[in-house]
Amino acid sequence: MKLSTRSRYGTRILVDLARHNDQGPIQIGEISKRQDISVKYLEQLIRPLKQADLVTSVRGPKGGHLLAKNPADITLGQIVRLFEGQSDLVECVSCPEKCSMSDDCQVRLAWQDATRVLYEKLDATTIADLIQTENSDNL
Amino acid sequence: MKLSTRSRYGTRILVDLARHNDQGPIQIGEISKRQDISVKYLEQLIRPLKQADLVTSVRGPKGGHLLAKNPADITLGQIVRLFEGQSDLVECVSCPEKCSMSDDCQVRLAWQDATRVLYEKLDATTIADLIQTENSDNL
DNA sequence: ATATTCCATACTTAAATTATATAGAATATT
DNA sequence: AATATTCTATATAATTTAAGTATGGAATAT
Repeated sequence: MKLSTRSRYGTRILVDLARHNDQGPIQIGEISKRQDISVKYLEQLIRPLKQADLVTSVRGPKGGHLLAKNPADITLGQIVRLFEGQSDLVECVSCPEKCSMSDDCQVRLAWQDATRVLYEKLDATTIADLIQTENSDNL
Repeated sequence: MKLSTRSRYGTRILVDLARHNDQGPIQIGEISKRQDISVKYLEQLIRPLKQADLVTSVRGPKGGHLLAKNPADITLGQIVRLFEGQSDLVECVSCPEKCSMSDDCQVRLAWQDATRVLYEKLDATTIADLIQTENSDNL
């Protein structure tokens, strides 16, 4: 039960953008260097972030990427839901028809509760929380 | 971020044993039929349950498996920790040396918190909770 | 016009999960 | 003692998913 690296990298991208929020468009190349993620993989990860309206971009020379929202308005829950295809811990939670025993299954309800609790926590944590006490001077 | 089927099946095995707790040793073949899990896979899943002292077994004809504890003393947290190799949502939580940026990383602490909250919930749910309201007659 | 940058899709590789197969050890019953 | 039954252990195959790379394209500031 591991978080995908997409969710982790996605979060790091947003934290990186938040830290440099006042410096105009940030180029993927810069993020790549700072976060040690390949340019091509970054491009792939930024796309969903744009589609979810968490990031905007400017094309052409001097272009780059910017946060589309206040860091305090972006939660880990949003990010994780975006990158984990099906966000429930167990498939039968949202797709009971996938399991022949779902109808009267207490176990299923337990997984559902656990999923809920987890996302409540993630929803309560914002990007702003993550940049607050961190020293912003490592690049 | 899906729970492995091992954890799910492991839980179902224990629920099945708990339901038939008063019927002497339960054979793997019976569990297989009721839970629709192959005998061979079941054998593989029961081993760790035995090693963790959640299940005991009796060999030979008329042998089978029994819960080693009261259903109220077996939590989902125990089961999930047993079957998910590394139980943290993100590797760097327990192995900071795996990430060059761990030292001063707020994000890591956020994943740690989320992991904690999730397992607190799982630890608060027992097998007894799962068999209570479920009708026990769907053999 | 062109260099720079973001955009989109297809493909490859690697790893983990899931499941099966084979062989062996213990024991109740006869 | 023989044997059928059941659990035990390891190896291996198949499948799926995740992770990452490569190629080519579109937009735009200079």
